[in-house]
Amino acid sequence: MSGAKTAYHHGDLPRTLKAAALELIAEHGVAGFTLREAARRAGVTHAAPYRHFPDKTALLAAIAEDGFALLKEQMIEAAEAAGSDPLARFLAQGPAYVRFAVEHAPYFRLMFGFDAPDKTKYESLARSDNEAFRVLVDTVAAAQSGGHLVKGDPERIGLVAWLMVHGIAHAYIDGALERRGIDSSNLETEIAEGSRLFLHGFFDSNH
Amino acid sequence: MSGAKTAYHHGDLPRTLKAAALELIAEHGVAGFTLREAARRAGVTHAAPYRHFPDKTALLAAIAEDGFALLKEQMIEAAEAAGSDPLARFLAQGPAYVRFAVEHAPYFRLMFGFDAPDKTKYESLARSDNEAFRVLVDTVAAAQSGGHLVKGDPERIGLVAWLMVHGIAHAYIDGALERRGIDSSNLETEIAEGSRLFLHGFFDSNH
DNA sequence: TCAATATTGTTTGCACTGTTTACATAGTTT
DNA sequence: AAACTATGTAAACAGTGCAAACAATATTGA
Repeated sequence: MSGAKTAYHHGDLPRTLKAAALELIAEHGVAGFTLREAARRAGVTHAAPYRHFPDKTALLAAIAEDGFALLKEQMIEAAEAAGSDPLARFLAQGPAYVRFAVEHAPYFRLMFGFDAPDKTKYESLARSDNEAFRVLVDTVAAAQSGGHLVKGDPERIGLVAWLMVHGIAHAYIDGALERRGIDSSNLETEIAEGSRLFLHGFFDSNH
Repeated sequence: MSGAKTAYHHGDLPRTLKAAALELIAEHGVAGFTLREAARRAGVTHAAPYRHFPDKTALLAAIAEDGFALLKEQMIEAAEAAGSDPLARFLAQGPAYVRFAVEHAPYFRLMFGFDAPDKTKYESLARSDNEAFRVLVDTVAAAQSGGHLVKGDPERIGLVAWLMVHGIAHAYIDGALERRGIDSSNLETEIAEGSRLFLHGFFDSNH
């Protein structure tokens, strides 16, 4: 493994291909992404990728897997940055999730899009998905122990919490929020306000 | 306009094409949908669709527009079926939304997928989107007048409510719920439980 | 050391796609 | 009936995912 690329061998084609694919997705969306163009950008013929990925979807699945690993990292970082209060740690993960979606939209599209690689067909992808979700569930459980959150199956509560921020992130990337006059510049404020409704509930009696 | 199809002219090709496209999307997803195959199913050459839609995306946009009209109908029906209590009417729309997503998944994918037609480029699509959303906002406003819901901009509250059910619907179609052990058969129960958390909030003090 | 072998890239070819162009047919209007 | 418009067909093009068969480079084991 020489590392340096020679005239013939590339060096680290898988990594280069994934990077090129991410660029293309950022530019043209998942649907507009093309294996041949990715190969072109990697400086290689259009058949070369097949030495490393069985087909186009497998490459996308590999990228999505990286995405989940990155998301997991960012969730952990967000919790740590929030200090030691369990509720604060939980609350910090909502904005962190949305921020991930916005800042790494190509990853997000690949991870959660309707035409994303089927997680039942790529088990290591499903595994890294679960690992990221586990971080949230653990945080929920910790906040429950602290007595700051409703009781109940932490997995279930985490799921519902995830659903809401996921909806926000999705609508945000989709442009649905901007179309409805939500300013993109004060994302933090929006999430905070949404979280308030979320935590206190929608009933009038609660406020 | 004879209505009956002759040897040459089809009769109502646009409608037939949209129906064929929906079938294909149900079978192979949006990414797997092909203009040529849709034309084939409609019994017409692959260039014929271009007499009615400028390109592939325009056909998809037209279908998505139908989808929003259908969603609007179902939201209205759900509210009416819930009787006259404003809160009950509001609560009924959550499950109605998720049910629409599940029962009309092809529409839903087209309406809200990442690679869905750009709503800023198809204004009549954006318009029918807004009309459906308006139904929800009006219901929120009515529930607020009844004093059963937190005060505040009904548009904002409706948006947050929409985000959550949207997250549920999305995760449901994506298979994320099934992967996490949520049984698909008791959808109603799941939504009800989610709504409870949603309405009462996540703080322990509320319950 | 150096031939055998496994990796990785290339070339060529295939069936398919979205889209355009020129043409043919059917309905409609005057 | 003639002119016109709407709607279909036929043929062609560049671009796609994928599959051989082939070529160049690395790695390995005697």
